[in-house]
Amino acid sequence: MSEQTSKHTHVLVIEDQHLMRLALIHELQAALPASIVHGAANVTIALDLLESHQFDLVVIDPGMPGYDPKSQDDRLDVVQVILDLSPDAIHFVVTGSDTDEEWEHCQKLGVVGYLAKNNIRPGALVDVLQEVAERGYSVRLSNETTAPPEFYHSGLTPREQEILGWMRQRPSGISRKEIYEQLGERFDIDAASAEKYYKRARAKLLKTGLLPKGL
Amino acid sequence: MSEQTSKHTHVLVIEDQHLMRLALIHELQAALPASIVHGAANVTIALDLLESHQFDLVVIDPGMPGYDPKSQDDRLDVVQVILDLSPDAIHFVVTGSDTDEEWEHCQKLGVVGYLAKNNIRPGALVDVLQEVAERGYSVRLSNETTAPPEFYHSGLTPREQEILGWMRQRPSGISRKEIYEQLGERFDIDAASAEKYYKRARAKLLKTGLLPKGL
DNA sequence: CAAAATAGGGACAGGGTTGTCCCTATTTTT
DNA sequence: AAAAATAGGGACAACCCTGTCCCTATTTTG
Repeated sequence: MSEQTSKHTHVLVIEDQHLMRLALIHELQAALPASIVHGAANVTIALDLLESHQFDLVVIDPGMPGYDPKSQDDRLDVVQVILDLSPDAIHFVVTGSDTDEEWEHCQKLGVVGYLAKNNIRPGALVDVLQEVAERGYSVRLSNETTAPPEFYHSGLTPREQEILGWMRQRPSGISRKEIYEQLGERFDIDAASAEKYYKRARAKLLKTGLLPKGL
Repeated sequence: MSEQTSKHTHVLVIEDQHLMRLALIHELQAALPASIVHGAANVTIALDLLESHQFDLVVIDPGMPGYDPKSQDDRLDVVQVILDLSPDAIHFVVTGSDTDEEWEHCQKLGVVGYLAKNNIRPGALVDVLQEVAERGYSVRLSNETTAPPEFYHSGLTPREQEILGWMRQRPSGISRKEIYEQLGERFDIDAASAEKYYKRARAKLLKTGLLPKGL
């Protein structure tokens, strides 16, 4: 009962896929700077945590083992149980197989965020949280995006990787310089620094022998 | 055709869930130190990449949009098409809804790794790769593990987070000192350093007001 | 009680990443 | 031909994380 530290947001992520759970936790920590995030790999653990802690935000993947993932009733049961145990928190549902109907059902139960796993990109949770704050809910149904191919080289630093990713999406007709400026704004650094990172990344790729066409 | 750099392992990850794809890419880069990893968010991109590049390892999630994830035929079709385009690579299938039958079908097609998403933990791919190298295949079907609850605080460094995670699983009857020694071996650092990290993590948690019980 | 374990610190070097600033050729655009 | 963009570098400080070593109280265990 003494688990309330006003400074921090207390978050619980219930998701059985380990890598996905860690990724969600990571995203949430980035979106909520002063946060304490708990992870639960199954419903049993989740229930334990819900009984001993007070949470501000609970993220649920209803497709957990022990419940038939194809059974609509089972899925909603999980959500219902968790909502009952954390009436003061706001709740997001994250799922690999989203449907419009399920969102409507969840909404009736009190869920304010419904997110298809293939529509959660890095950084997207900031927008979702803001949308919830402004409109009261946020829905992101499955969406086949035309994302460009990605390229990761073990020798690049995260910054280089990131800058390179953006540069590779440069539309024709836009100069690199303009991209540098956009990146500068976006990451709050000098355009010259962005340029530097891009050049260093390029140099590394050249040295190892391969660079994606059109860089 | 000139895409062969003998030093690097060329990997392709085909997965529509962005966070999962990134996580898999991250895992693969950690497991294969000198690697170049490409990511494809849908089959179209994957086919493009397969035509223009030569890969050593291809990781496929057959549950992609555009194909009915519940249709066994559709799922296997995706796998089949990709195998045809990369006959020299080894292939892993990663899925959120694994079945024994599907593994058998995949195996007949030439797949050597079949992994349920909820059975891939951080670092697990090293073992999978080794098992494939030794036995020719590796299967990890869905498995409800009794993982302990996780705890993440934004103020902790990765090392502190990691050490704390291990310490929290300390069985009763084992002294902290013994854990420090185990951690020292596992991470190839001094037991004293592990102790230091734990203590610092503990101090940080105390300062912010909360620490999980039993730490 | 004596010994071991634990809590709670400080100092310090090394390494990598980040970010800024500056430089010169070469190529492309206007 | 002049101007802008681009390639390809170097130097440098600031910062954080890592890892090692050392220190003193307090608590727990044998």
